[in-house]
Amino acid sequence: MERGSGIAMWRQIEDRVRQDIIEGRWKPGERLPTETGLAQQFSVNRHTVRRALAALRDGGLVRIEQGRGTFVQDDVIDYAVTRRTRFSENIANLERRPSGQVVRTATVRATGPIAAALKLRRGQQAVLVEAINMVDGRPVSVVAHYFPFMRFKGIDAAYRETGSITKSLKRFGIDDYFRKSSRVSARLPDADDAHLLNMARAQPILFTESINVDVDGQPIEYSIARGAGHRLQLVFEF
Amino acid sequence: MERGSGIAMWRQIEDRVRQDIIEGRWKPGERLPTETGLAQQFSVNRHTVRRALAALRDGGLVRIEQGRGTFVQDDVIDYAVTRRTRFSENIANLERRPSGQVVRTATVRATGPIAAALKLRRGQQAVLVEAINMVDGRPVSVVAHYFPFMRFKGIDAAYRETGSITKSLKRFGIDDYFRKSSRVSARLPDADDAHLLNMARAQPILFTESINVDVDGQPIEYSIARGAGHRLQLVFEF
DNA sequence: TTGAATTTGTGCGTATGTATA
DNA sequence: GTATACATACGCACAAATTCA
Repeated sequence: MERGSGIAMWRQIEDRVRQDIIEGRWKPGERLPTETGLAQQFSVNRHTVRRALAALRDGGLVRIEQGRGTFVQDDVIDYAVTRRTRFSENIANLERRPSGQVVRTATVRATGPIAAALKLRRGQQAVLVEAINMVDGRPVSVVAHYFPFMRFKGIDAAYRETGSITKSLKRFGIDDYFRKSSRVSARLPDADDAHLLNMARAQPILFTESINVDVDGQPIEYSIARGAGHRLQLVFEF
Repeated sequence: MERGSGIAMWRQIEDRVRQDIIEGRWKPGERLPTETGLAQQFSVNRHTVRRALAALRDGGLVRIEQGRGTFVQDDVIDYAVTRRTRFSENIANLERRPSGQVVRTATVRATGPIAAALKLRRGQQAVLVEAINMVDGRPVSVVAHYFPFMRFKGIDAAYRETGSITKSLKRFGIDDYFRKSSRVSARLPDADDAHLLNMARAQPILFTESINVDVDGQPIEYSIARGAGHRLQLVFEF
């Protein structure tokens, strides 16, 4: 810890705390000292500590909760994306417990990207099912699923019952389906998603748009997934 | 713009400026007013404006340059990732101009992930070629390519000459090769990568580890790519 | 249920450092 | 070298969320 070294104090503090976490002096889930405490320890202003912690949060190493404290983050999930991608199977294969929770359902008119993906004419209806996917009870992604209304009217109710896309589609005669494409980018979450995923707004998310098709190649589902970047790693096999 | 509305001033300013950008009142590449100017305009302290701008930078909408100003960011690139992924072809297909620039080359001993990906024993050597991929002369990704030394000794020189992985591999008898897998996550860049990509450290990057194999399925290249999140969107087709 | 204590979040004012033009 | 613009840092005050008596 050195002043006037050409390296900003907050960066030095960031590196120091990171090292402490990496080397296990603070373990996943543990609470760090308070900002005031760290400020005293490093002989700097609380704002300076806050910057260092914000950087660590951005790097996914810690999670900051207002009124509670700052906590060391826990480990990541390898999520396999193949032609046959099934959330529950995927997570179960990792020997973890998958679950889901509906955020909202609605019937909407298909606009630009939704209509294009589902091969609907603009204005035709689509069923929206937005749900949180959880692993061991903790949210890892928020997904908006869109289905063509004509073919899948009532699938929202089915999902509410089963909590599974695969099971819901079975009720509509889809015994198997395949992923056609996925578009992936890195973003920062909006306030709602950050809240649903229990993460900071400055922490990156994996933003994935996907199209699933039936055995005849007809599109049956278009989804927009926002996954907690630091808790999730997408694995594509060709 | 409302004080005591329950929404922090900096968030209101963030939303307002975002709207201005989205609706084209400020165009890509344009310089925004100075921080001091914006602070006066919104009747807040300069720090408050800075926080709003930092959030917009994180969201990829603006780029902040010390001593120069704050600029509206430009558009994104759809990067197709298939079993046959070739950077130059990919970019040329978008009617844009691809180019590359070597950052460094070296011969290294293969450790954990590199050895595993290339099926080398720990300690066997690998050739590292680190390069920046550019589109229309602007950096979009930094990629570290690793090749088995035994088979591709001198490929670093070939890359320096050709500026292309595909062309370099041809010189070693590889007329065709395929992508076996890609692992994608969202992160924040380290200082070096942020500098090479001309982006802010708090702006997310797409972090992609890939393995390429020859026609016999033998691994010939392992790469770690860091792509500027907001300028890049990976498209996977199955 | 209320209220106090604790902890993080927001905002202002000021000063100084560093990069660019 | 000078002016401008962003970066870092300090100190103070109060708001908001959480916890616990």
